[in-house]
Amino acid sequence: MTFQVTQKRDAARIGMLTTRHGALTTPFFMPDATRASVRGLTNAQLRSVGVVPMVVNTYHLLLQPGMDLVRGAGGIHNFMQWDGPLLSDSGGYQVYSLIHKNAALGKITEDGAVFKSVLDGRTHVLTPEKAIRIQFDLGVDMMVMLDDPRPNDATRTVFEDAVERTIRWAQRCKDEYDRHVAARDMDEASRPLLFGVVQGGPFADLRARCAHALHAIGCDGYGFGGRHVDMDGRLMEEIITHTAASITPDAPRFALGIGTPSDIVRCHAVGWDLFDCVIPTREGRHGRLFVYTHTDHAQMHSAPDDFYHTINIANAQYRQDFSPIDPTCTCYACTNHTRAYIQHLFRVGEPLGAQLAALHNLRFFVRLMEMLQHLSIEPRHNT
RNA sequence: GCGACUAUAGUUCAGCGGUUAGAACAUCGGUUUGUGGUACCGAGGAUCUGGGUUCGAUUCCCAGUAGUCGCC
Repeated sequence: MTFQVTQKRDAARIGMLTTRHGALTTPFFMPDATRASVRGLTNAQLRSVGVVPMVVNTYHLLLQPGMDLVRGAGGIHNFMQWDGPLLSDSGGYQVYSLIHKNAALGKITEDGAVFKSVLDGRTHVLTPEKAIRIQFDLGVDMMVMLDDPRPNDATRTVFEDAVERTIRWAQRCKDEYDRHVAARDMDEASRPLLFGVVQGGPFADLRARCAHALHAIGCDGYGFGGRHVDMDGRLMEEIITHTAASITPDAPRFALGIGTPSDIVRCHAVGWDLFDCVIPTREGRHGRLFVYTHTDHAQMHSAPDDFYHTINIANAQYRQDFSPIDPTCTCYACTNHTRAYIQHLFRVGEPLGAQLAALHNLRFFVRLMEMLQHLSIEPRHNT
Protein backbone atom coordinates (compact mmCIF):
# COMPACT_ATOMS: atom_id res chain seq x y z
CA MET A 1 0.00 0.00 0.00
CA THR A 2 1.27 3.40 -0.91
CA PHE A 3 -0.80 5.58 1.40
CA GLN A 4 0.26 6.45 4.90
CA VAL A 5 -1.54 8.65 7.38
CA THR A 6 1.10 10.62 9.24
CA GLN A 7 -1.00 12.86 11.44
CA LYS A 8 -4.57 12.86 12.65
CA ARG A 9 -6.86 15.20 14.48
CA ASP A 10 -10.37 13.92 14.96
CA ALA A 11 -11.47 12.68 11.55
CA ALA A 12 -9.11 14.99 9.67
CA ARG A 13 -5.79 13.55 8.66
CA ILE A 14 -2.59 14.32 6.83
CA GLY A 15 -0.90 11.63 4.83
CA MET A 16 1.49 10.68 2.10
CA LEU A 17 0.30 9.12 -1.13
CA THR A 18 3.03 7.61 -3.27
CA THR A 19 2.50 7.39 -7.02
CA ARG A 20 4.67 6.47 -9.97
CA HIS A 21 5.25 10.16 -10.57
CA GLY A 22 6.14 11.10 -7.04
CA ALA A 23 4.72 11.31 -3.55
CA LEU A 24 1.95 13.72 -2.63
CA THR A 25 1.08 15.09 0.77
CA THR A 26 -2.63 14.79 1.48
CA PRO A 27 -4.92 16.57 1.46
CA PHE A 28 -4.30 17.80 -2.06
CA PHE A 29 -6.27 19.42 -4.81
CA MET A 30 -6.13 18.46 -8.49
CA PRO A 31 -7.17 20.96 -11.16
CA ASP A 32 -9.19 19.47 -13.97
CA ALA A 33 -7.17 19.13 -17.17
CA THR A 34 -10.15 17.39 -18.69
CA ARG A 35 -8.94 17.42 -22.27
CA ALA A 36 -5.29 17.10 -21.35
CA SER A 37 -4.91 20.76 -20.51
CA VAL A 38 -6.06 23.14 -17.85
CA ARG A 39 -7.86 25.54 -20.14
CA GLY A 40 -5.69 28.41 -21.16
CA LEU A 41 -2.73 27.72 -18.91
CA THR A 42 0.72 26.43 -19.75
CA ASN A 43 2.52 23.80 -17.71
CA ALA A 44 4.99 26.45 -16.60
CA GLN A 45 2.16 28.60 -15.29
CA LEU A 46 0.64 25.64 -13.47
CA ARG A 47 3.96 24.82 -11.86
CA SER A 48 4.43 28.46 -10.88
CA VAL A 49 1.38 28.34 -8.62
CA GLY A 50 2.31 25.00 -7.11
CA VAL A 51 0.07 22.65 -9.06
CA VAL A 52 1.47 19.11 -8.98
CA PRO A 53 -1.27 16.49 -9.59
CA MET A 54 -4.04 16.98 -12.15
CA VAL A 55 -7.12 15.15 -13.41
CA VAL A 56 -7.66 14.13 -17.02
CA ASN A 57 -10.82 12.55 -18.37
CA THR A 58 -11.30 9.20 -20.03
CA TYR A 59 -14.47 10.24 -21.82
CA HIS A 60 -13.07 13.39 -23.38
CA LEU A 61 -9.75 11.88 -24.38
CA LEU A 62 -11.44 8.81 -25.86
CA LEU A 63 -13.39 11.09 -28.20
CA GLN A 64 -10.51 13.46 -28.83
CA PRO A 65 -7.76 12.85 -29.75
CA GLY A 66 -8.53 9.13 -29.39
CA MET A 67 -6.49 6.42 -27.77
CA ASP A 68 -4.45 5.51 -30.83
CA LEU A 69 -2.95 8.94 -30.77
CA VAL A 70 -2.30 8.96 -27.03
CA ARG A 71 -0.57 5.58 -27.28
CA GLY A 72 1.42 6.87 -30.23
CA ALA A 73 2.46 9.87 -28.16
CA GLY A 74 3.83 7.50 -25.53
CA GLY A 75 1.08 8.01 -22.98
CA ILE A 76 -0.70 11.01 -21.57
CA HIS A 77 2.22 12.28 -19.49
CA ASN A 78 4.41 12.40 -22.54
CA PHE A 79 1.67 13.88 -24.71
CA MET A 80 0.99 16.68 -22.22
CA GLN A 81 4.60 16.95 -21.09
CA TRP A 82 3.46 16.88 -17.46
CA ASP A 83 5.65 14.97 -15.06
CA GLY A 84 3.46 15.29 -11.99
CA PRO A 85 0.98 12.61 -10.95
CA LEU A 86 -2.12 12.34 -13.13
CA LEU A 87 -5.45 10.86 -12.19
CA SER A 88 -7.99 9.96 -14.85
CA ASP A 89 -11.68 10.07 -14.19
CA SER A 90 -13.57 7.13 -15.65
CA GLY A 91 -15.96 9.09 -17.82
CA GLY A 92 -18.99 7.65 -16.04
CA TYR A 93 -20.03 10.98 -14.61
CA GLN A 94 -19.59 12.74 -17.95
CA VAL A 95 -21.83 10.27 -19.75
CA TYR A 96 -24.37 10.47 -16.93
CA SER A 97 -24.31 14.25 -17.12
CA LEU A 98 -24.67 14.17 -20.89
CA ILE A 99 -27.64 11.82 -20.79
CA HIS A 100 -29.24 13.61 -17.88
CA LYS A 101 -29.28 16.82 -19.91
CA ASN A 102 -30.43 15.16 -23.12
CA ALA A 103 -31.78 11.64 -22.94
CA ALA A 104 -31.48 11.23 -26.69
CA LEU A 105 -27.71 11.30 -26.46
CA GLY A 106 -27.33 7.94 -24.79
CA LYS A 107 -28.39 5.45 -22.16
CA ILE A 108 -26.95 3.38 -19.34
CA THR A 109 -27.27 -0.38 -19.76
CA GLU A 110 -25.92 -3.24 -17.68
CA ASP A 111 -23.10 -3.61 -20.18
CA GLY A 112 -22.03 0.00 -19.84
CA ALA A 113 -22.70 3.58 -20.88
CA VAL A 114 -23.88 3.94 -24.46
CA PHE A 115 -23.57 7.39 -25.96
CA LYS A 116 -23.29 9.21 -29.24
CA SER A 117 -20.19 11.21 -29.94
CA VAL A 118 -20.96 14.91 -30.04
CA LEU A 119 -18.24 15.20 -32.65
CA ASP A 120 -19.38 12.79 -35.34
CA GLY A 121 -22.52 11.12 -34.00
CA ARG A 122 -20.92 7.70 -33.81
CA THR A 123 -22.11 5.41 -31.04
CA HIS A 124 -19.65 4.45 -28.31
CA VAL A 125 -20.03 1.96 -25.49
CA LEU A 126 -18.02 2.72 -22.39
CA THR A 127 -17.95 -0.54 -20.47
CA PRO A 128 -16.21 -1.02 -17.12
CA GLU A 129 -13.53 -3.06 -18.91
CA LYS A 130 -13.04 -0.44 -21.59
CA ALA A 131 -12.83 2.37 -19.06
CA ILE A 132 -10.00 0.53 -17.32
CA ARG A 133 -8.24 -0.35 -20.57
CA ILE A 134 -8.34 3.26 -21.70
CA GLN A 135 -6.88 4.42 -18.41
CA PHE A 136 -4.04 1.92 -18.74
CA ASP A 137 -3.45 3.25 -22.24
CA LEU A 138 -3.37 6.77 -20.85
CA GLY A 139 -0.74 5.57 -18.44
CA VAL A 140 -2.07 7.56 -15.51
CA ASP A 141 -0.94 7.13 -11.92
CA MET A 142 -4.42 6.94 -10.45
CA MET A 143 -7.51 5.62 -12.15
CA VAL A 144 -11.19 5.53 -11.28
CA MET A 145 -13.64 2.69 -11.75
CA LEU A 146 -16.65 3.26 -13.97
CA ASP A 147 -19.64 3.96 -11.74
CA ASP A 148 -23.33 4.71 -12.15
CA PRO A 149 -24.26 8.16 -10.84
CA ARG A 150 -27.89 9.28 -10.56
CA PRO A 151 -29.55 12.65 -10.04
CA ASN A 152 -29.98 13.81 -6.47
CA ASP A 153 -33.77 13.87 -6.58
CA ALA A 154 -34.03 10.20 -7.62
CA THR A 155 -35.93 7.76 -5.43
CA ARG A 156 -34.36 5.31 -3.02
CA THR A 157 -35.15 2.47 -5.42
CA VAL A 158 -33.17 4.20 -8.14
CA PHE A 159 -30.19 4.59 -5.82
CA GLU A 160 -30.43 0.96 -4.75
CA ASP A 161 -30.14 -0.01 -8.41
CA ALA A 162 -27.27 2.41 -8.93
CA VAL A 163 -25.39 1.00 -5.94
CA GLU A 164 -25.79 -2.60 -7.04
CA ARG A 165 -24.77 -1.79 -10.59
CA THR A 166 -21.81 0.24 -9.38
CA ILE A 167 -20.72 -2.77 -7.32
CA ARG A 168 -21.10 -5.17 -10.26
CA TRP A 169 -19.18 -2.78 -12.48
CA ALA A 170 -16.53 -2.39 -9.80
CA GLN A 171 -15.91 -6.12 -9.82
CA ARG A 172 -15.59 -6.05 -13.62
CA CYS A 173 -13.23 -3.10 -13.33
CA LYS A 174 -11.13 -4.90 -10.75
CA ASP A 175 -10.92 -8.07 -12.85
CA GLU A 176 -9.89 -6.06 -15.88
CA TYR A 177 -7.39 -4.12 -13.77
CA ASP A 178 -5.83 -7.35 -12.46
CA ARG A 179 -5.53 -8.69 -16.01
CA HIS A 180 -3.68 -5.58 -17.13
CA VAL A 181 -1.36 -5.53 -14.14
CA ALA A 182 -0.46 -9.15 -14.84
CA ALA A 183 -0.19 -8.72 -18.61
CA ARG A 184 2.00 -5.65 -18.24
CA ASP A 185 4.12 -7.30 -15.60
CA MET A 186 3.56 -4.51 -13.10
CA ASP A 187 4.56 -4.75 -9.46
CA GLU A 188 3.31 -2.93 -6.37
CA ALA A 189 5.44 0.10 -7.14
CA SER A 190 4.67 0.39 -10.84
CA ARG A 191 0.96 -0.35 -10.93
CA PRO A 192 -1.45 2.57 -10.97
CA LEU A 193 -3.71 3.16 -7.99
CA LEU A 194 -7.29 2.08 -8.46
CA PHE A 195 -10.15 4.08 -6.94
CA GLY A 196 -13.63 2.73 -6.43
CA VAL A 197 -16.57 5.10 -6.25
CA VAL A 198 -19.13 4.96 -3.46
CA GLN A 199 -22.65 5.65 -4.70
CA GLY A 200 -25.92 5.71 -2.78
CA GLY A 201 -27.21 9.26 -3.07
CA PRO A 202 -28.39 10.75 0.21
CA PHE A 203 -28.95 7.37 1.90
CA ALA A 204 -26.31 6.56 4.50
CA ASP A 205 -27.07 2.85 4.57
CA LEU A 206 -26.75 2.59 0.80
CA ARG A 207 -23.45 4.45 0.94
CA ALA A 208 -22.24 2.06 3.62
CA ARG A 209 -23.43 -0.96 1.64
CA CYS A 210 -21.57 0.32 -1.43
CA ALA A 211 -18.41 1.09 0.52
CA HIS A 212 -18.33 -2.33 2.17
CA ALA A 213 -18.82 -4.11 -1.14
CA LEU A 214 -16.03 -2.09 -2.71
CA HIS A 215 -13.76 -2.98 0.20
CA ALA A 216 -14.47 -6.64 -0.44
CA ILE A 217 -13.51 -6.18 -4.09
CA GLY A 218 -10.42 -4.31 -3.03
CA CYS A 219 -9.42 -0.81 -4.12
CA ASP A 220 -6.44 1.40 -3.37
CA GLY A 221 -8.70 4.35 -2.67
CA TYR A 222 -12.38 5.18 -2.42
CA GLY A 223 -14.30 8.10 -3.82
CA PHE A 224 -17.50 9.92 -3.03
CA GLY A 225 -19.67 9.66 -6.15
CA GLY A 226 -22.73 11.41 -7.39
CA ARG A 227 -23.69 14.95 -6.68
CA HIS A 228 -22.60 16.11 -3.26
CA VAL A 229 -24.71 19.25 -3.10
CA ASP A 230 -28.42 19.50 -2.51
CA MET A 231 -30.94 21.21 -4.75
CA ASP A 232 -29.92 24.57 -3.30
CA GLY A 233 -26.26 23.94 -4.02
CA ARG A 234 -25.36 23.35 -0.37
CA LEU A 235 -22.90 20.65 0.57
CA MET A 236 -24.61 17.51 1.86
CA GLU A 237 -22.31 17.41 4.84
CA GLU A 238 -24.04 14.68 6.81
CA ILE A 239 -23.91 12.07 4.05
CA ILE A 240 -20.35 13.03 3.23
CA THR A 241 -19.40 12.54 6.86
CA HIS A 242 -21.12 9.17 7.07
CA THR A 243 -19.60 7.99 3.81
CA ALA A 244 -16.08 8.89 4.91
CA ALA A 245 -16.66 6.95 8.12
CA SER A 246 -17.68 3.87 6.15
CA ILE A 247 -14.39 3.83 4.23
CA THR A 248 -11.32 2.27 5.78
CA PRO A 249 -8.96 4.86 7.27
CA ASP A 250 -6.07 3.04 5.66
CA ALA A 251 -7.08 4.16 2.16
CA PRO A 252 -7.09 7.61 0.59
CA ARG A 253 -10.56 9.10 0.25
CA PHE A 254 -11.29 11.03 -2.92
CA ALA A 255 -14.07 13.63 -2.83
CA LEU A 256 -14.82 13.76 -6.53
CA GLY A 257 -15.75 17.17 -7.83
CA ILE A 258 -15.47 18.99 -4.52
CA GLY A 259 -15.62 21.86 -4.42
CA THR A 260 -15.77 25.36 -3.07
CA PRO A 261 -13.00 26.26 -0.60
CA SER A 262 -15.40 25.97 2.31
CA ASP A 263 -16.66 22.60 1.04
CA ILE A 264 -13.08 21.36 0.85
CA VAL A 265 -12.36 22.50 4.41
CA ARG A 266 -15.51 20.77 5.64
CA CYS A 267 -14.75 17.56 3.76
CA HIS A 268 -11.18 17.42 4.96
CA ALA A 269 -12.41 17.84 8.49
CA VAL A 270 -14.47 14.67 8.19
CA GLY A 271 -11.77 12.57 6.57
CA TRP A 272 -11.49 13.26 2.84
CA ASP A 273 -8.03 13.54 1.32
CA LEU A 274 -8.20 14.13 -2.43
CA PHE A 275 -10.13 16.85 -4.20
CA ASP A 276 -10.71 17.99 -7.74
CA CYS A 277 -13.00 20.66 -9.07
CA VAL A 278 -13.57 22.93 -12.04
CA ILE A 279 -14.41 25.86 -9.81
CA PRO A 280 -11.06 27.66 -9.71
CA THR A 281 -10.60 27.50 -13.46
CA ARG A 282 -14.17 27.85 -14.67
CA GLU A 283 -15.14 30.59 -12.28
CA GLY A 284 -11.85 32.31 -12.98
CA ARG A 285 -12.63 32.32 -16.67
CA HIS A 286 -15.96 33.91 -15.83
CA GLY A 287 -14.37 36.61 -13.70
CA ARG A 288 -14.90 35.37 -10.17
CA LEU A 289 -11.77 35.57 -8.06
CA PHE A 290 -11.09 34.07 -4.65
CA VAL A 291 -9.59 36.32 -2.00
CA TYR A 292 -8.48 35.39 1.50
CA THR A 293 -9.95 37.54 4.24
CA HIS A 294 -7.65 35.85 6.72
CA THR A 295 -5.50 32.76 6.81
CA ASP A 296 -5.92 31.70 10.40
CA HIS A 297 -6.00 27.91 10.43
CA ALA A 298 -8.23 27.57 13.45
CA GLN A 299 -10.80 29.97 12.08
CA MET A 300 -10.84 28.13 8.78
CA HIS A 301 -12.46 25.19 10.51
CA SER A 302 -14.60 27.07 12.99
CA ALA A 303 -15.96 29.41 10.32
CA PRO A 304 -15.43 27.71 6.96
CA ASP A 305 -17.55 30.26 5.13
CA ASP A 306 -15.75 33.32 6.40
CA PHE A 307 -12.05 32.89 5.71
CA TYR A 308 -12.36 34.08 2.12
CA HIS A 309 -14.69 35.90 -0.19
CA THR A 310 -15.06 36.19 -3.93
CA ILE A 311 -15.07 39.22 -6.15
CA ASN A 312 -16.46 39.55 -9.63
CA ILE A 313 -13.60 41.37 -11.29
CA ALA A 314 -15.88 42.74 -14.01
CA ASN A 315 -17.91 44.74 -11.48
CA ALA A 316 -17.75 48.52 -11.76
CA GLN A 317 -16.32 48.95 -8.27
CA TYR A 318 -12.97 47.57 -9.43
CA ARG A 319 -12.65 49.84 -12.45
CA GLN A 320 -10.11 52.04 -10.73
CA ASP A 321 -8.87 49.58 -8.15
CA PHE A 322 -5.12 49.61 -8.59
CA SER A 323 -4.47 47.04 -5.87
CA PRO A 324 -3.68 43.39 -6.54
CA ILE A 325 -6.44 40.77 -6.52
CA ASP A 326 -5.14 39.52 -3.17
CA PRO A 327 -2.21 41.33 -1.54
CA THR A 328 -1.21 38.17 0.31
CA CYS A 329 -1.00 36.10 -2.89
CA THR A 330 2.28 35.34 -4.65
CA CYS A 331 0.86 34.34 -8.03
CA TYR A 332 1.99 36.07 -11.21
CA ALA A 333 -1.30 37.97 -11.53
CA CYS A 334 -1.13 39.36 -8.01
CA THR A 335 2.55 40.26 -8.07
CA ASN A 336 2.43 41.95 -11.48
CA HIS A 337 -1.03 43.30 -12.16
CA THR A 338 -3.88 45.27 -10.63
CA ARG A 339 -7.58 44.57 -10.38
CA ALA A 340 -8.20 47.51 -12.71
CA TYR A 341 -5.92 46.03 -15.37
CA ILE A 342 -7.45 42.57 -15.10
CA GLN A 343 -10.92 44.08 -15.33
CA HIS A 344 -9.79 45.91 -18.43
CA LEU A 345 -8.66 42.62 -19.94
CA PHE A 346 -12.06 41.09 -19.22
CA ARG A 347 -13.91 44.09 -20.61
CA VAL A 348 -12.06 44.01 -23.88
CA GLY A 349 -12.42 40.26 -24.13
CA GLU A 350 -8.70 39.64 -23.95
CA PRO A 351 -8.09 35.97 -23.10
CA LEU A 352 -5.17 37.00 -20.89
CA GLY A 353 -7.73 38.17 -18.33
CA ALA A 354 -9.31 34.75 -17.99
CA GLN A 355 -5.87 33.20 -17.92
CA LEU A 356 -4.64 35.41 -15.07
CA ALA A 357 -7.89 34.84 -13.17
CA ALA A 358 -7.65 31.06 -13.44
CA LEU A 359 -4.00 31.19 -12.47
CA HIS A 360 -4.78 33.21 -9.37
CA ASN A 361 -7.66 30.97 -8.34
CA LEU A 362 -5.47 27.91 -8.68
CA ARG A 363 -2.89 29.53 -6.44
CA PHE A 364 -5.69 30.20 -3.95
CA PHE A 365 -6.66 26.52 -3.96
CA VAL A 366 -3.08 25.29 -3.71
CA ARG A 367 -2.55 27.64 -0.77
CA LEU A 368 -5.70 26.34 0.85
CA MET A 369 -4.35 22.81 0.65
CA GLU A 370 -0.98 23.91 1.99
CA MET A 371 -2.76 25.35 5.00
CA LEU A 372 -4.83 22.22 5.50
CA GLN A 373 -1.66 20.14 5.29
CA HIS A 374 -0.42 21.90 8.39
CA LEU A 375 -3.72 22.07 10.19
CA SER A 376 -3.29 19.17 12.50
CA ILE A 377 -0.01 20.37 13.93
CA GLU A 378 -1.42 23.77 14.79
CA PRO A 379 -2.34 24.18 18.44
CA ARG A 380 -5.95 23.29 19.04
CA HIS A 381 -8.12 26.32 19.69
CA ASN A 382 -10.80 25.26 22.11
CA THR A 383 -13.75 27.55 22.48
C1' G B 1 -26.40 78.40 -51.01
C1' C B 2 -29.53 74.32 -53.32
C1' G B 3 -31.26 69.23 -53.39
C1' A B 4 -31.90 64.21 -51.62
C1' C B 5 -31.97 61.01 -47.61
C1' U B 6 -32.09 60.20 -42.40
C1' A B 7 -33.63 61.32 -37.15
C1' U B 8 -36.42 55.39 -32.00
C1' A B 9 -31.97 52.87 -25.64
C1' G B 10 -25.02 54.63 -24.67
C1' U B 11 -24.27 52.55 -30.03
C1' U B 12 -26.07 50.04 -34.56
C1' C B 13 -30.76 48.93 -36.16
C1' A B 14 -36.22 46.82 -36.04
C1' G B 15 -41.21 48.26 -35.78
C1' C B 16 -46.51 49.93 -35.83
C1' G B 17 -52.50 55.01 -37.06
C1' G B 18 -54.75 51.70 -31.27
C1' U B 19 -52.54 46.68 -24.95
C1' U B 20 -46.63 47.48 -21.70
C1' A B 21 -42.19 50.39 -28.72
C1' G B 22 -38.34 45.07 -29.75
C1' A B 23 -33.20 43.07 -30.77
C1' A B 24 -27.99 42.96 -30.76
C1' C B 25 -23.81 44.97 -28.64
C1' A B 26 -22.64 48.21 -24.45
C1' U B 27 -23.92 49.25 -19.11
C1' C B 28 -25.34 47.19 -14.02
C1' G B 29 -25.76 42.73 -11.17
C1' G B 30 -26.00 37.44 -10.44
C1' U B 31 -24.96 31.98 -11.49
C1' U B 32 -21.21 28.13 -12.14
C1' U B 33 -19.05 21.82 -7.58
C1' G B 34 -15.76 13.89 -10.95
C1' U B 35 -15.51 21.13 -17.40
C1' G B 36 -20.55 19.46 -24.23
C1' G B 37 -19.14 26.36 -20.79
C1' U B 38 -14.60 32.87 -24.56
C1' A B 39 -20.98 29.95 -21.10
C1' C B 40 -25.71 30.89 -18.70
C1' C B 41 -29.54 34.07 -16.05
C1' G B 42 -31.61 38.70 -14.70
C1' A B 43 -32.09 44.23 -14.43
C1' G B 44 -32.01 49.40 -15.88
C1' G B 45 -32.24 52.28 -20.25
C1' A B 46 -35.34 55.34 -26.06
C1' U B 47 -39.57 57.61 -30.14
C1' C B 48 -35.06 65.33 -32.02
C1' U B 49 -38.17 70.24 -31.23
C1' G B 50 -42.74 72.86 -32.42
C1' G B 51 -47.22 72.83 -34.96
C1' G B 52 -51.18 70.18 -37.89
C1' U B 53 -54.66 65.95 -39.40
C1' U B 54 -57.22 62.26 -36.26
C1' C B 55 -61.42 59.71 -31.19
C1' G B 56 -56.19 58.45 -30.89
C1' A B 57 -49.59 60.07 -33.82
C1' U B 58 -43.49 57.02 -32.30
C1' U B 59 -46.03 56.10 -37.11
C1' C B 60 -49.23 60.55 -41.70
C1' C B 61 -48.43 66.11 -43.12
C1' C B 62 -45.72 71.00 -42.44
C1' A B 63 -41.87 73.89 -40.31
C1' G B 64 -37.51 74.08 -37.43
C1' U B 65 -33.01 71.81 -35.85
C1' A B 66 -29.12 68.23 -36.54
C1' G B 67 -26.44 64.63 -39.40
C1' U B 68 -24.93 62.13 -44.04
C1' C B 69 -24.38 62.33 -49.24
C1' G B 70 -24.60 64.96 -53.81
C1' C B 71 -24.50 69.61 -56.73
C1' C B 72 -22.93 74.74 -57.40
